[in-house]
Amino acid sequence: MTNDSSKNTLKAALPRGLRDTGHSELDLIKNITSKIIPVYESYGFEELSTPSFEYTSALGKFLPDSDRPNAGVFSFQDDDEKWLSLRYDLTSPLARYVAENFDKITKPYKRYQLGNVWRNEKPGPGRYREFLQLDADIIGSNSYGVDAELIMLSADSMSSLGLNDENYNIRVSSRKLLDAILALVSDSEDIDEVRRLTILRAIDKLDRIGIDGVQKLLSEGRKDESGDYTIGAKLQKASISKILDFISIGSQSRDGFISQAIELVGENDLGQSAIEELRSINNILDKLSYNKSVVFDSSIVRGLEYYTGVIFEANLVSKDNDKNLPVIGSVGGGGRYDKLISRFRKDQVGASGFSIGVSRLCTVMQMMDLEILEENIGPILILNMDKDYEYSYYQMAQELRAYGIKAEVYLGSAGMKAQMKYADKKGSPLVIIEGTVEREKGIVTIKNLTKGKEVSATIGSRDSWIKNDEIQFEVIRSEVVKEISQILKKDKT
RNA sequence: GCCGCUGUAGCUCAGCUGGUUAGAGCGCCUGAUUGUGGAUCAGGAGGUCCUUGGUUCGAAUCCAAGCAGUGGUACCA
Repeated sequence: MTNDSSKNTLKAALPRGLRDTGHSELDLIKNITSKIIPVYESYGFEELSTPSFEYTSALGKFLPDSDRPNAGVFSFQDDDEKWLSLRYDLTSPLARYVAENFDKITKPYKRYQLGNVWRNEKPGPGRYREFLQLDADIIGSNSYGVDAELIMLSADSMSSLGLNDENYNIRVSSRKLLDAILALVSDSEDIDEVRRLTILRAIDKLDRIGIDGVQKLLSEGRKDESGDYTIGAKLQKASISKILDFISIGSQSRDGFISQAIELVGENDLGQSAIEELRSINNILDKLSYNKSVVFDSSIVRGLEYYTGVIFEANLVSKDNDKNLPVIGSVGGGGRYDKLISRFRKDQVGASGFSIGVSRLCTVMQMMDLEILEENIGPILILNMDKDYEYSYYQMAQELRAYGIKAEVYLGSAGMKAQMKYADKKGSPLVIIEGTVEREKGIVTIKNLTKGKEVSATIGSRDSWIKNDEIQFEVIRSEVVKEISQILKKDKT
């Protein structure tokens, strides 16, 4: 019979691309957001929360059709047959919210939002179908100051995590500038929307496939390592070299970028206005001493469609990479999206925003092995030695907690050895022992597990651990809290 | 979505061209040490060999499909 019942057991499993998050990553997330959010608030951003799903039509132009009802988004039908979708970013719900409450909102509206988003795409390492984003957006202003502010905000956010110029950079470009270059190209040939996207995608891939690869994608096409062939934009030679000239400005000092871009853009109006914006932003950044951390970079493209002006990306870079190229990748990005709210309203509303991929940022910071985020210390464990005096253990725990020190009493009556193992696994720094021996003397024994671990490699016999009075010592019962808080303070430094 | 690779103990993996009771390291449990975690020593538990079907006297091994992970590519509002 036991065999039969095991057959009927449900297999415990999570769907593809989803995962559970354990306490150590949750601690890290808490740690990171508790540093970035105050930065947002210091700039005057207010928090907003919106539901996890909405009408599909409100989220974007992707209405599920019968062939592919879930392409990219998770969708389902309500009982009135209307399509609903889980949000795939925090920007579209914001656009809906602003449009719906337009007259109540004080503009420019500065909002931040922390929340999960869902994407129905192929998952990969560090790419999940559910992940946490932290967004800051400013709605209702066309001023370049908005973009400058968001760039500074993103730089300040990275700094708040203890990262410096060598660990991160913000790379800035302009969609308008890209369009100006394309406009110059289209003087000699027809650039329709399909071709435009092909060109933008090609530029976006510079990091991965290099300038040769981009060139191939701008001309006939490119065969990749897997044998797949991607059809190119089939541009004329002169057009290709114009675009390649722009790309090869590359990532560099903001002044250098501007002076080179001016030459390429010439008299083009769109280009002139793009340069004017970048110049104004540069001015502010200069005056406020944002130097090495913010660069202008002609290969930044960011997603597609939706952006209309300044665009930027935050990257963490590896220390041993002197070229300052991002080897680890983008942890956030943003830009101006002036047309998004016009889906809901006739008039155009200026908007610009910045989004941090929190889960991504966590993994990347862990990969970089930055000793910026302090490790979480476990609770102090009070051993459960004597049932008759259990209350005394709870008293000690209460005293410690009142001092803001994490403490727990061992639950149950396992042997001392098992209790010590429990303390070890929970990451307890200290253990408090109050058995009959101690109680009769009015003392407790404190064992320092952290110290013990340090010297464990060099110590042979068991007796010498216990006799080492740095590892284990006695304290008068009434001095426990004072003593422990001192040890914790000392161990921290 | 397309192409490739991988899937064996809790973890990392070994298992030659099909052939007896499927192995190692780490971890886990027990004891040496009934009031002491981490070192050392001795012992022990633990496996639908991803799933389903096929080929075969015989499959962890070969074949097919599915699932999951991974690399590349496409897409990413």
